[in-house]
Amino acid sequence: MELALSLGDTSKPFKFLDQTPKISTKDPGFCMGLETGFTATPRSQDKVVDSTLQGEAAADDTRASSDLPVQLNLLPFSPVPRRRQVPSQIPFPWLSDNLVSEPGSTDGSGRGFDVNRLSAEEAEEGAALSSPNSAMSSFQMDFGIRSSGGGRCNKRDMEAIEAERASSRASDDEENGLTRKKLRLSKEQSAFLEESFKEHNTLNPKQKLALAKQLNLRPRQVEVWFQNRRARTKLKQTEVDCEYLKRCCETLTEENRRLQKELQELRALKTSQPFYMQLPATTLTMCPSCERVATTTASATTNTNATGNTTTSNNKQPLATTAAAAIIPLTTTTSNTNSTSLSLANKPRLYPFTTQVHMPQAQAQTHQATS
DNA sequence: TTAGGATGATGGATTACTTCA
DNA sequence: AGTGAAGTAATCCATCATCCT
Repeated sequence: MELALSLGDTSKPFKFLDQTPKISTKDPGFCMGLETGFTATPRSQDKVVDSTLQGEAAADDTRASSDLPVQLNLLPFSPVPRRRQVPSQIPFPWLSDNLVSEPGSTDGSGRGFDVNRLSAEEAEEGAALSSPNSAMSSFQMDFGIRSSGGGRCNKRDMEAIEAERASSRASDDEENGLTRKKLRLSKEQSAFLEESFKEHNTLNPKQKLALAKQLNLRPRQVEVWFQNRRARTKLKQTEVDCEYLKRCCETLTEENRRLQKELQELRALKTSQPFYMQLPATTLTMCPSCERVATTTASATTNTNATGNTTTSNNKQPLATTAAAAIIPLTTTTSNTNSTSLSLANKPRLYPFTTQVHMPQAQAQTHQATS
């Protein structure tokens, strides 16, 4: 049987796939023997074995060997990046490795195994149902029933499959008494996945397959890893955003408090100095070009120079400044003391510059005295 | 021994697309 | 040819389960 597997034709191939040597799993720490004729020599290629998964992996191994006669139809991969992935058209790099390019192994049994690869249930590439305990039934169903159908499964078939899988899964659980074993990715695998996540936080099927092959993982595992990674990245970003908004809220609250206090002072000032009421009406307006608030009176126009001092056409007057970083509503007039529209407490708007409120000299002096 | 965080895995919901009547 | 229903696959999301410190 001749297999052609092209994994490099991704829309945006991973650069590091070429740069990074294939994850070597010859680390003896990961290799274990099996009871039935296992040759402790690691295979020439990669076989990651998580020692915690020995039992399950052994089951997978026998499973794979018993499933060898299954004929796979390795057709060219669909160029469609998503949807309509017919299971029988998907290449299975781990199977091709196991079944073809395994010069050291004469048969399917008694060899080193990869818990992540030999479970062929994931061969349908993302079709879920990846419970470790259901691998065998899934394999049989996927390649027996589905491929023999040669087309779409009708609803009744699918229901039958699901029922079969469910019962098989349950019976597996009962027979084996196994709880779900959890794979822990090695540091190398995690780092590799992280690298790829930096490049693409989503994967197209080819990239997924390439990564899976590179890492000796099932495509489904790569897919799940990316899903979890996306979810947890999003969660972290949400936390950061939340923290930022909280700080903004605190800042605004503080600003609001300060402006309220300042407003009270101004009001107190007005009531304690009734003569002020006789001054010409002073209107706070905003210069549209420099966005500064300035006062205008009937008699004089005030300007603010670079040093913050106010000049008028008549004389130089001290400037009463507020440290407020808020824009005072443009329609506010200080002469309208009773119905002032200084409603800064409601929605202060923060701006990156300091607004300067121009006051008449007398009021400015009083303000300086009080502050 | 236990608690809690990290993380792999699962199942349901949603969405986009294809096929078919 | 146009259209709606049904099927399929990818993804998101919430949650669970296991492992490890």
